[in-house]
Amino acid sequence: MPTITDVAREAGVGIGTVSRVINGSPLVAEATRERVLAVIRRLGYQPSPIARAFGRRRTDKLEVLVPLFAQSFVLEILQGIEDALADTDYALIIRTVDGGDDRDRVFQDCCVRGQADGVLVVWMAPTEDFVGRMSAESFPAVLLNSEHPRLWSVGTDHDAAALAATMHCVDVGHRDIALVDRREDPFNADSSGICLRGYRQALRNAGLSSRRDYERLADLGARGGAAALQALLALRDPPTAIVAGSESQAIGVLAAARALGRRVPEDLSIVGYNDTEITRDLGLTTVRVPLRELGRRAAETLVAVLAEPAADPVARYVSSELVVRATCGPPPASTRA
Amino acid sequence: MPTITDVAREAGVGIGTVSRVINGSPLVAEATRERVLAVIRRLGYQPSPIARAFGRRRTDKLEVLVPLFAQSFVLEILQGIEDALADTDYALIIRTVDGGDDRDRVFQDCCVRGQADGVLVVWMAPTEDFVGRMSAESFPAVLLNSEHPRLWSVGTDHDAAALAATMHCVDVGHRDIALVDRREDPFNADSSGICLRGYRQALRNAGLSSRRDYERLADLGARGGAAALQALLALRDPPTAIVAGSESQAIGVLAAARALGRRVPEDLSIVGYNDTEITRDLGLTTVRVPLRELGRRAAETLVAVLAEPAADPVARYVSSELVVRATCGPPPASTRA
DNA sequence: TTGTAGGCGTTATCAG
DNA sequence: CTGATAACGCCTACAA
Repeated sequence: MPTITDVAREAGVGIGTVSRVINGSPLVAEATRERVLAVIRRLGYQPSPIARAFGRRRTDKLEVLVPLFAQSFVLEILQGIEDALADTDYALIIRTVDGGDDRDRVFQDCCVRGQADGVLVVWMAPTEDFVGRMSAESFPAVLLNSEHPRLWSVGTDHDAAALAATMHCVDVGHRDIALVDRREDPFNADSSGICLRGYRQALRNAGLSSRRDYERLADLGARGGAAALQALLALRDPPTAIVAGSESQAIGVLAAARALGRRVPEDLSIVGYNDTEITRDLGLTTVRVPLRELGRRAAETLVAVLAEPAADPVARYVSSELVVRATCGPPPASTRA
Repeated sequence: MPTITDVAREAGVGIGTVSRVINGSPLVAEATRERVLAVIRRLGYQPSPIARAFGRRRTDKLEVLVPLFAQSFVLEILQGIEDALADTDYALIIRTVDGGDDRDRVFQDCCVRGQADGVLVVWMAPTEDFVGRMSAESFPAVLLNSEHPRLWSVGTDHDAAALAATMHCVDVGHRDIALVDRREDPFNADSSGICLRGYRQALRNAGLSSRRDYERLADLGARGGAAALQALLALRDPPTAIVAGSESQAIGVLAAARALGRRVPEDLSIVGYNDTEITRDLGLTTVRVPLRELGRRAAETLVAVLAEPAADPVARYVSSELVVRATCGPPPASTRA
């Protein structure tokens, strides 16, 4: 492996000049630059990223913390992140988080001594300790789909999305609308649901009263959705429409409904949250959270903070849209007002 | 940020000693070690990973190249990789590949000048150029689910899996079995299918003749599967069972079958390839490729190569198993032998 | 416009 | 066992 010294010697210049050429400095005579570039090509020289990181005290790497429960979202978010990073030369160091203990460990270990220049936390509430460290060192950190007053964040407006989903049910005629919600912080069993506020607001807007037994907080995954639906249908006056707080739960609700002999949407309407290839193929009416856009915006934000570390953290939102497909229709005649 | 020098000064020792303590060298007196450790704790000292990488010419990082088309597999494979790496202190640098051009770019840019200590290529055929570079520098590289004579690899035995899937159809009574296959190299339209050999072998074993019009090479994704099924059902003598070469294609086949009014498995049987939460929820009879295990084995292999760079590359295989669920049953009576 | 020297934080190699 | 000291490859003054 040739080093900068080899290039300098070969080109008959000092290493400073080679360095300037590499880094596109204007302070090099055109003739010199070309001579150096020729040598670089001839020797197949490539600057060592590590030496470079060492010298200028930055790594051109960003850490990304992703929880594995967000399986179906992650890749699309990553695509967005890479979109935003395409013109930069940041690379990604990924740390996956595989459950509660792992989470603490990862939040503790990450971003140590200039491993990376910034960090992006995907879909997880950060630990307080982490927030402390980041803001103490004023280390650039952006949260994606979670929020903290001392850190930058890019999120979806869950309230607006849940409101839209619920209002859609109202609009097609439902009055008995239940919620199968996802926890805000999947690692914290005490956290409340993500859609609850928007759901309740929609009911209020429609002049409907909300019922506690229609508000289910279920585990992520199809299992959670299926179980919640069973409980709901076992009620004396079961709902005619379900708003799900996640894609996987919606899939579970849908599968369970069919397994129980309910036709969708004739007997039961379902609105999901989040849209993927699967939900599309299933014809699910759902809230489309623009995951790729979310990733892109978050990465852009991080890059901006990296470039201009001054300002105070800001929380930004990208808005979702309702994708109307085939799983939400008018309620059965017998239950209509 | 305290450096090793601060610690040395504070502890009244030389930096060499501190270095030895950090790296667990036995060549330190117990008393000295404890004094140094105390100072390290007091100062909250953490060695700089970059300086360290620079000094010892290794980074403790592994590059992982993942194609985005493998969306549903990736996270599970990553879990396996992290399983294997849990006791080591390797971190992962992820590079996602978003299509053909991107692929060449990534294979070209990756593993430059000791960015990482090794590389893991997930589910992609490497470029020849890449193979050349890796073996020229004898840089540790492991392919996961692809193969090359000059590199280490861990794969699934597609032949055996496809054979098992097809034999299962035979076993329950089918004679007209079609294949909706996935390309071997998704970036190369000319590559052949992944299941073709096993499929044909199974037919041979069963004394059935194979028909070209039953062998469809379809694009990945539900769309591809659906289109292929339509073509197959349009044949004069359509098959009674479908072996799909991927999970997403199987889902598409299933959805299309139902959309066309075929009951599954009464009218049409389907065996998928690969198993996820979704296929489980859909009750799909499928080949279970142990993705997590695959990731684990690949990472273990890489770590082993890293530790012992001597040996010649070897191709290893992990075997799949058939998960019998609800989409493959006996053929309709009219078609039975 | 260019070359030179110093520094970045470790590890590794020596004498002691 | 321990402490100096020389790399490691690049960047960034600073001087020319």
